[in-house]
Amino acid sequence: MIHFISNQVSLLEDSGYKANMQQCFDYCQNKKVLALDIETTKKFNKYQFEGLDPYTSKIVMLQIGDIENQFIIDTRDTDISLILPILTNPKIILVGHNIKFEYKHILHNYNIRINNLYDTQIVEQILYNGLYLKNGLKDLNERYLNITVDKSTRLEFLSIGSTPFNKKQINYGAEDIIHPLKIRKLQLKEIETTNVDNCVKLENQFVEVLGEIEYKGINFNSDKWLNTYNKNLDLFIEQKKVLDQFVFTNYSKTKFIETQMDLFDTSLKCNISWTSSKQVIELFKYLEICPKEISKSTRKLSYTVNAKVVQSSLNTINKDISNTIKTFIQNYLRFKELEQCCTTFGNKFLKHINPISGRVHTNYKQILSTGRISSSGPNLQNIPSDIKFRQAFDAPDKYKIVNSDYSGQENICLANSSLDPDILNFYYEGHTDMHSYNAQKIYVELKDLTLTEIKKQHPDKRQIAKSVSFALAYGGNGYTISNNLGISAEEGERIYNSYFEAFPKLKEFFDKTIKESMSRGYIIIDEITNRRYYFKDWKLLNVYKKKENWKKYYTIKGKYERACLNYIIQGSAGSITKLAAIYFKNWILENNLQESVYTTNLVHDEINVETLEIHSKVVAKALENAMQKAGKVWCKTIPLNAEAVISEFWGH
DNA sequence: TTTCGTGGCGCC
DNA sequence: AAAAGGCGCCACGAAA
Repeated sequence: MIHFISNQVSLLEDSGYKANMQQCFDYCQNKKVLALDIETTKKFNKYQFEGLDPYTSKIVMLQIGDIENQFIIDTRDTDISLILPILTNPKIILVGHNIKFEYKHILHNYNIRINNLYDTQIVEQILYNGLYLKNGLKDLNERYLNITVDKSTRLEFLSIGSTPFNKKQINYGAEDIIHPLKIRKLQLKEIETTNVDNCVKLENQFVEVLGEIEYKGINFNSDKWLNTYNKNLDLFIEQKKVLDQFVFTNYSKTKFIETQMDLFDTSLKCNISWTSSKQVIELFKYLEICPKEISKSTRKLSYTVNAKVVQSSLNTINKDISNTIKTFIQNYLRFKELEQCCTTFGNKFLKHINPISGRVHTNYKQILSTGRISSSGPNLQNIPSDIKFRQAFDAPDKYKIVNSDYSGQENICLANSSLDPDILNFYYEGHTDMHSYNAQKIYVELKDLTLTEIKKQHPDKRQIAKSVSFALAYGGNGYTISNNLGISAEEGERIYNSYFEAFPKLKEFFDKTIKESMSRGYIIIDEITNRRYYFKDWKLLNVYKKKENWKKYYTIKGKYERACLNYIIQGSAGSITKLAAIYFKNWILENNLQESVYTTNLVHDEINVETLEIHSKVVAKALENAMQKAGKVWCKTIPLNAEAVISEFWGH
């Protein structure tokens, strides 16, 4: 039954029952599970963010209730403070679809933090990870409840202003309470049968963490950022001139130069757009220097201007090319570097500064296929690690940045899950240089050297070991090694074999993981959360096998086998960081520091925090504790450590 | 004019 | 028979 709470009187008779906040409170206060939803509208009509961003939007409707009774509150004319204790009551589960949205808006408007959340969208992503099913509320309504809902009503709220709600809008509001609750009941059964209860708990708690980070945002110093940009831009423009000049001087009679036929100007101009890889390839072909690479999408060998490939071709194949061309290639590589500094990390980045908060608010995607998170609008997980960019994320007045990352997170995870004695031994002996250790295993001649000696005397072999262990952890083989390092297939194979001869239990663990996952049809990413990744085309594998379509069969099989290894490594690491962020958030709340300590960014194995300077030492300690405590849940043999650094800006 | 796929590259 | 994992954003250029 719908209960409409508003000062509007005309709609009361036919759209539900008149109710007031006291009745809403009385009904909701003793419930164990309630659903919560809000509708928002533009607040200012002049900012790009308006409608969804909490700072530039306002809540027009708040819906709360259960399957039997739904209270639809017109927040434009009704004070909801009476029910705020219900929203923060830790004994009441609040259900919503993408409830991070409600978290942010309610924090902004009522300065309270909803908790004990259950997000039907997040749970759906856990239950069907890898199957790429759509997970909007509309899609779940169809899948679980077999009903079609017209979601166009939602858009009406964005520009509703002060117009009274109509019957359709009120019904829509009520449905968004009823449906998630019904879906949850069905999801709970699936959670039980697939044994992912821990994963669901972790992710539902993590919703609050992301809501908090996204809402608070990160401090951003646009002066510092623009200073870097302007320097880069000057260099970029200069570099373009250098490239033009090269063509102009050496290839004036080619198609790369055209005559400019202005009224007053008949000069010659280089017509290559240097930012176009296609056009640069044309020039490279003409110069007979264009390297090739197997395209990731078409899997065919094609021309490329990929910096690494161009660089290595410069070093190896074309020993006979002239110095002029070599210099040109160096200049081109420098140009590309500067290009990205001026585009992706250039002045346009400032559009992400929120007009109200003055800070940068990213959006996280909470569950990727591995269990990691991603960041967008802007992506705060791929800011160049160079200090000249990261210094722009600095501490506000009276604040400090506390930055902590796990040391060797993925390696430690792998050590703990494989329990390979030689890897364990590395840690037991207190070593830290895994690459030198691996080099020793690969090259018999390094047997009697210490790790320090290897690092100093054989940096080349250490570098190879680094690239080898990286490749193998992601499912590469001898072929991969030979391909990457430009060495013979035999040598690649030899390195592959000696690596796994050195770590036989690791090989056993890899083989077992692949075998079990491939026979089940899904990966169990870790034993703590039991997070699953389903192979979407698993059944197709048998079809291709029967048809003897070996190309497709091995392509898919290989992809899945590599995922088996990579996902368990990335995924358990991802979950650890999530739990650490939850612990740290809880610490902030327990100490009532939410107004002076903010988590500002998560970058896979790293947690960034802004804190009032007076708290910085205790915050650094608490952050380390949270991260180490989370590490212990997964890493029971070799501990996973984190070290916090206090500084003026990100990256000290 | 907008949309979309691709190549390329930043991060872990 | 393929051949290192996970992301998001930029510019380009073809298609719509």
